[in-house]
Amino acid sequence: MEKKLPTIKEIARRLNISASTVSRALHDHPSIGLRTKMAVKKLAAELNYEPNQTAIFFKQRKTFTIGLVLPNLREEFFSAAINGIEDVALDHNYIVLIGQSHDDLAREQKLVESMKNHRVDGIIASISSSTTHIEHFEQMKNYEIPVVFFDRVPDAKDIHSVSCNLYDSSVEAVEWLIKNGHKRVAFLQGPSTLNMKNERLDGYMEAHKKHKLPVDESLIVSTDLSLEGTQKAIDSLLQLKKRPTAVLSFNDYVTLDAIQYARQKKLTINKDICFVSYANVPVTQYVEYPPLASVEQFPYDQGVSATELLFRLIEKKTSRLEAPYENIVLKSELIIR
Amino acid sequence: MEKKLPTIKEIARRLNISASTVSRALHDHPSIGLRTKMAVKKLAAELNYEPNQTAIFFKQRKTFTIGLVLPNLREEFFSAAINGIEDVALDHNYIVLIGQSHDDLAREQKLVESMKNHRVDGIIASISSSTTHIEHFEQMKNYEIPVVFFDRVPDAKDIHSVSCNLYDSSVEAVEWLIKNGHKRVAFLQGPSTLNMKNERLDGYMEAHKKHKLPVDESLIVSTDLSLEGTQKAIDSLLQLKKRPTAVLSFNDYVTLDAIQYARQKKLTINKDICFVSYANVPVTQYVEYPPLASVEQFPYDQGVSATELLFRLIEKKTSRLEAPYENIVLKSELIIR
DNA sequence: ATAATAACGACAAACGTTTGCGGAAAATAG
DNA sequence: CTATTTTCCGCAAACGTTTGTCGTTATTAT
Repeated sequence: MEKKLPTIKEIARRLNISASTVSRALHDHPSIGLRTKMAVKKLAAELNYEPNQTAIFFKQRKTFTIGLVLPNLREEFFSAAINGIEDVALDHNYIVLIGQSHDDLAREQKLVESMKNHRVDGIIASISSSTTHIEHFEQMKNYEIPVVFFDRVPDAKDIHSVSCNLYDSSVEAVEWLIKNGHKRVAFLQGPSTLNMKNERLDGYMEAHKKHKLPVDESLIVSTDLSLEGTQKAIDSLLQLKKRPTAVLSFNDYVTLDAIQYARQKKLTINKDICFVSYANVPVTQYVEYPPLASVEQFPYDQGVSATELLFRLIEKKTSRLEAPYENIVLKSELIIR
Repeated sequence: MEKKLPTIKEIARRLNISASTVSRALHDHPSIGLRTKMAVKKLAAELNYEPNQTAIFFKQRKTFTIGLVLPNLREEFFSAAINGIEDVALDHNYIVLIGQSHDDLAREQKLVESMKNHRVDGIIASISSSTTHIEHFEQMKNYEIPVVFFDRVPDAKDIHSVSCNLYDSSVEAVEWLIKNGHKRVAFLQGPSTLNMKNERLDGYMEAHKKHKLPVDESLIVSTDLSLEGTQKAIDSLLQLKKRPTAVLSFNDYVTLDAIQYARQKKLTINKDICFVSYANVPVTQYVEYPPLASVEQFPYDQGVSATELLFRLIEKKTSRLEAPYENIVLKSELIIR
């Protein structure tokens, strides 16, 4: 249990050479002779020398750390995304700082601030549902910390992002419902902050247009993602004279709440009303009445893609190159049960 | 978009005072006059000065970072635990480095190594199911990095840990089954590495003893937590001449797989066979046949408790006090549906 | 043998901050 | 008006590493 960790200086002192020589020897610098190089490495091994990374971080202005800010880890979508992020990070010998905003803007700001203080080399973020502006992220430009948004991408220009094309699969989802005889398809959307670029709704509209079906505005409702919010939204649909026979719903979690509530209201799922959703999270395998179909958004791939983009940006930064804003769009896929 | 971030030196240069004065002024050191203190703070604010944390980390030998190593984030148990950990960490102005072992010892070792290199101030860990030794954690003593295990605690002395008392609730769970008329209760345990201190089994045994019921060894089976492993275990129970009417099962995830499999085998859940489990994860609310009862292990509280313990250890370390090994045991609670 | 070149390694500065110590000016006491 | 204390601030070292520059010695060419 040694108290003092060995340093380069210590090795230098013992070998009666200078610290710079030790440093270069350990890095196989060509201007160090074989003899001294061997001696240094031997002693370093004996002493169990390990470089003090904090000193290196400080000197190199790099921490080999990326920050990850996301709404929560509860949703399997995000925990799957982390897998992709962590795998790529580890390949680059990076490690991941994590922070959950819990859909609270103030907390998100605090997290970004904290990550900046820790001098992360880059940030990957999926914004909270209460994020009305992204100044706290834009600030990072002042510190040359690149930011890549994924999945929940703010509606702004001059950002890097990775997301899924939900438009095409939304069209596909609604068309599938129409083909299965549904004439009145409701649309349950998320909170307005997450709808700035509302691909889901656009796809929903497009499918109606394509099939020359009228869009009934009263069939379009929204939830703040809370249980109560979802129940209220479903309620308003059930109170309509002409009820919908199908619902395209923001995501699987919301849908599970919606289905549970519809059952409480004595509706028979998939007969009186059926649900199609987004995310395709694995837990739906175990539930009694899962959504009939769900749009797979490939969270792992999104995570991988976002992290690879981030590393390209970090690379560009160190080589002082201009990096154009990249907005990568992955495709999604309607999975029918 | 300033290229150079302002430093203490810069402030000192502009004010024609020394860097040490600036540093002390910013820290409200008593030996700095009010006039210069004001001047420094004013300029610091104007320049938008922010201390370079990496320099401070380096100097202070502290990074205000804790490392968290756990098997995965998919299980809601762990993601709930993180909430507790993150909340306490944020209160202390700490931030969390995360790493998933995916139940792989080599990856766990790599993560611990990486966190050591990043000079985390402490580590919280829940070991992987393939962790046969904890040398990589014990090594941390050489670096004076305290380690607190939680939930999945290795069977070793000289460690700090936070876990749940599963013994009492296991007794309670089996007694509850017995009172409900079950005479043959099977026990589905986890991989042997996680059973070193097998409170679940001990409780199972004790309940049988208490009620003078014989223990049938063939009713005790185990799974490696994989779907196949679980199915194999259930199979072996179903092939018995005298089948069990109830199963006490390692955790909810395993149980969901088990129930699904039993249904495939045309068993009627809660009639032919019923399940009692551990973890009480929220998703079970949505499933068709959830376990009849589940032992709540309060992951959030475990996370809070582990983190508080860790901070006490970090505190002790800086004040160079001896810290006795603490093994905190929280109570669990059998939740009956 | 002498001069030019190459090979090797030392010196010192730098990254930004904190902190022990000492010293000058100002304030107070006698 | 001198002696003592207090107030305020600068100096310099330190944390461990990397890196540009320069000087020495050994090697080669002439």
